[in-house]
Amino acid sequence: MINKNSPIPIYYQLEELIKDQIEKGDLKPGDALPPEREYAETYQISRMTVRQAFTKLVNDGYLYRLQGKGTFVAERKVEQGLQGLTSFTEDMRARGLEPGSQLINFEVIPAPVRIAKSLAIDEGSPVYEIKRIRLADQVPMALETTYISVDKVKGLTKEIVNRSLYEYIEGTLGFRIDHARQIIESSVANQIESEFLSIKEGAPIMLIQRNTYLEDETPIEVVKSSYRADRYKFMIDMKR
Amino acid sequence: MINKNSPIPIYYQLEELIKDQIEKGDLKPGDALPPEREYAETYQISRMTVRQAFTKLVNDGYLYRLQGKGTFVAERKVEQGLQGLTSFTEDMRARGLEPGSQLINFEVIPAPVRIAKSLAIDEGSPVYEIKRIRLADQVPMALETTYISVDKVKGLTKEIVNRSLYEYIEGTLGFRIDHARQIIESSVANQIESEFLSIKEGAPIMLIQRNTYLEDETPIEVVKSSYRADRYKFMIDMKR
DNA sequence: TATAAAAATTGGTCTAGACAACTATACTTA
DNA sequence: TAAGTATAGTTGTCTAGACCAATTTTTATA
Repeated sequence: MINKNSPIPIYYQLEELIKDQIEKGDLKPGDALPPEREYAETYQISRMTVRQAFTKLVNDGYLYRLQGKGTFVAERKVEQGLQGLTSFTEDMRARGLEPGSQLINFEVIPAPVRIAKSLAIDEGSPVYEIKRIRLADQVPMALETTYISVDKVKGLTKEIVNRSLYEYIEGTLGFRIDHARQIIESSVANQIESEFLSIKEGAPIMLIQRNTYLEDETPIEVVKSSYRADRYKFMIDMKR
Repeated sequence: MINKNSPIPIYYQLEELIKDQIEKGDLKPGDALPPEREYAETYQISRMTVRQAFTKLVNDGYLYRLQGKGTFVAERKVEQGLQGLTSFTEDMRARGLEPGSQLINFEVIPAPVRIAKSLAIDEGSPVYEIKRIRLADQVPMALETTYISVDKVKGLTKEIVNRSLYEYIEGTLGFRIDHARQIIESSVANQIESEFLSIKEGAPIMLIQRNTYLEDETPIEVVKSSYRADRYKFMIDMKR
């Protein structure tokens, strides 16, 4: 249950415990949780610690609180949406599709001005340019180009890209990706896009540019994607 | 500064104070804030109260913390993005455009099945259908259709819609809008859209469907919008 | 029985500490 | 000089309460 001697913070243990209960169905949407004081009593911890766990779960959309009434389980979160910041692979899996990838270009180029600005490096500094066709159930879903500063992320290879870029950046290099900005716009396929995505020229596509940052706002990656509009919708949950 | 006798919570006062300093430029991105203990000392409040304010600001993307180092001001937030859930009016103003609106239809209809499902009401129950052309600097920006349950939101009139729908729902009726789900997709303009938006048939448009909910997950509104792709981009910041 | 008042219950705010974990700096030592 | 070591400063976690605000339940009263 809760181990007070564990190096894992108590509030975090409680968070996971409640999330588990929600996912297993022990707690259903609309259910009232036991009151904060009862958790404190049950686990012999301070009510403030219980509140720390609850507050996080409220922020993440798992629970909501009503003063004087109680704390309740929120409705099922979107299949994929909300916190977002998933990789293409995670995104497709969440949609029940089998993700695939086809590398069509991997090289180091001098950073074009726009990319340099986004990555907060000097124009002309070396950047990896990684072009991939992203597949879902073997069918082209998006054409994706990733730019990463060579100085910040060293030792990138085709093999790493084909395995998992994020795992390398977060796991091997130890960067902690914290947040991202996405810009979404509608357009129609040009000749190149139509070819790679197997759609007609002029067919609608969704352009998504994603800039990814570490906790201290260091830009780590810029990704420009063209999604087939007939196969892809972007879903997002927002708190007021 | 901070008034301990005010009914306004101290942590909230401190939040606003720091946000002001950031907006006025007294605190610039990258700057370290005074340590938590110093705030506690300065204002003669508990450090936990300071932390409550800081934590909110970190969640909202204004600050970030580095253990052992300090708390810092994050980079400027997107001009409009992030928490989103702004009205069209707010959205346009944030983009430096003058919002306008042209009501083209206001009636009560029996809810179509899709809308009924989204609003969690029975098919055929009465709903307001409000069609508007949304203008930015006098030029059409989007074609927007709003559906609201007559049973939930009573007494809606053309005049209210023309003034401010949100103000009526939140202010007059006392509902507290809490969160929303948006689904974004790309398409091309059909005949109706091209006419109302003054674009060619086949020109790219961005479709946004927004479902709005109260804290207890009651659906309150469904809005379907068609934005001119040449004038509108959707921007969103996400935390991991 | 119906209504009003009181009590209990629940989340919201706040205190005044304690110690842990992490970082940077100054200092000591090999 | 270089490497290790103490120290101070910072955020992170946690306690054991207190009182407030909103809601629900119980009790008293007409």
